[in-house]
Amino acid sequence: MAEREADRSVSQTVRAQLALRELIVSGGLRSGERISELQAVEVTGVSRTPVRMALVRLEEEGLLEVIPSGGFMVKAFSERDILDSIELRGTLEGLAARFAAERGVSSRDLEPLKQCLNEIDGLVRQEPISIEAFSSYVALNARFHVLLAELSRSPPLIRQIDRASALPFASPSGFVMAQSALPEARQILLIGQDHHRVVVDAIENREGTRAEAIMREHARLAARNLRLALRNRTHLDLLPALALITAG
Amino acid sequence: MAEREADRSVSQTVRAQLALRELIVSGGLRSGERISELQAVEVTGVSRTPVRMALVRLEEEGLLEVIPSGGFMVKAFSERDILDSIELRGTLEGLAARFAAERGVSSRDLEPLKQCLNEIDGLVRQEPISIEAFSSYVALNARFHVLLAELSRSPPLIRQIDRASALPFASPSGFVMAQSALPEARQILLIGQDHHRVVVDAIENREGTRAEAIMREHARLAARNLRLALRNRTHLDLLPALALITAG
DNA sequence: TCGGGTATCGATGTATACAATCAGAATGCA
DNA sequence: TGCATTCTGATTGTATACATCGATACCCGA
Repeated sequence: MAEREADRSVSQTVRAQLALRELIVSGGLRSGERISELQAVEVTGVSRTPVRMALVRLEEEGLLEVIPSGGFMVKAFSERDILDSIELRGTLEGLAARFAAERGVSSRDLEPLKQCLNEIDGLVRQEPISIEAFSSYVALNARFHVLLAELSRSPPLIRQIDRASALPFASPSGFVMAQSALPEARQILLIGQDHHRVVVDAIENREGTRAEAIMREHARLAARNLRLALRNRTHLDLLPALALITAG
Repeated sequence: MAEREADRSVSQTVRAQLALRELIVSGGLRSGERISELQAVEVTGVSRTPVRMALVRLEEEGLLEVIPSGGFMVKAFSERDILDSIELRGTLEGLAARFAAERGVSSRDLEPLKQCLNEIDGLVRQEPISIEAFSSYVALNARFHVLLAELSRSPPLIRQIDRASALPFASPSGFVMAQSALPEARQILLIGQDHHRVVVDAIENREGTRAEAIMREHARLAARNLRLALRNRTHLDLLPALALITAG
């Protein structure tokens, strides 16, 4: 009840959407659990109308599901669903990389990506990676992927990638769990960095096919890692584990 | 004002969504034109709340765009946007075909697809294709693509394909225009049928890579045809032309 | 005791009233 | 005459009241 009066600049609807997404993604609600409007009103502190708008948006976003009889529930994902989502994202990013390479980008356009790579390099150099460094990595990695998508200069594709990434990039609290499930995180991060570097190189040299291939490979690796992590902890709640994708 | 009391079974929100989508897609509103809530209320006959819900859904669907200062406008698409969307859809469908092939589908699962092919064959056999036959073709073709997506058995992918197809398959009135822009429609339809047949064959024989490749090729052909059609009629309104994709 | 029907309660879907904000026009001043 | 400012009108954003629908629990009869 503290930050109730904060930030009049954003609409109530947006605030409600952010609050509810945070709640869902952080695991505050279980998969399949019903979320009542009244509950949402209490959580967000805004009235039913904007809450309703937020719920509709979250449904379209893929985090919620409509209950035929009325209302919304947190969408439940199977392990297969998540693995497919990773491959899906990889396929879309592959297309983005191809577009970027074939349409020709100036080296000035690639600068932000390279800078991103350098920053990640600095983090990954540490021997046992700290939780904080891993956290930074997740953010930087997400930025790299966003920048790559934008390099395609294709609004429809960017939009679609954004959609496909909604879940993977959502969880800020889940990654700790994912990391703890994966002691050899650093090794994986290093391989991921290699992929990133290859993509940038391929785009710079206008090799569309190679750029596409490496992004798909990148995703396949992430899927493999997630599969391994899940095998170790069979009852791991899947939603937080999604964050692992970001380490792929 | 006649069908105001019809069909109590579907919610006002859904009815409003359908009515507004029809309005947009049929070209009743120009690209970039603002759509006021009051206007939407008059068109749909329901009150502002469900209209608002419908507008939010249509925005998430990609047909509308939020105006920063408030309200919605019909999203404007460039020619490039549309061509990219076609390739995007082809890429996703390629993945779906690969999944279907690699996960192994029974020949019973392929039955509906084959039946769909046969029905299309019947239509395409006519020498000059009538408007009615072309109309049926568009519907059948859409069904084929939906069936193919479902064959992947991957809800996230199906959802994404559905999204990517929202525009292409939307326009029932635009295809006439598209067809008139393309006298050699029959030839294109025949090639498309060939592609369809090859995909089904590849899936049946578990050739994932081949299945994927042909769907991408299928989309590339559609893009090429659209590009040609647009070159002939430079001032063609783009939204109706989207329907041409269905003929690809 | 068990099954069916009904009644009550709660939640959602819808409508509308109110408030805040934005755009545009008109007016005043330089 | 041109520009800035203010005022007004309309439109959106929000809140809340009302209606409707579904679920659950209870009661009655067999």
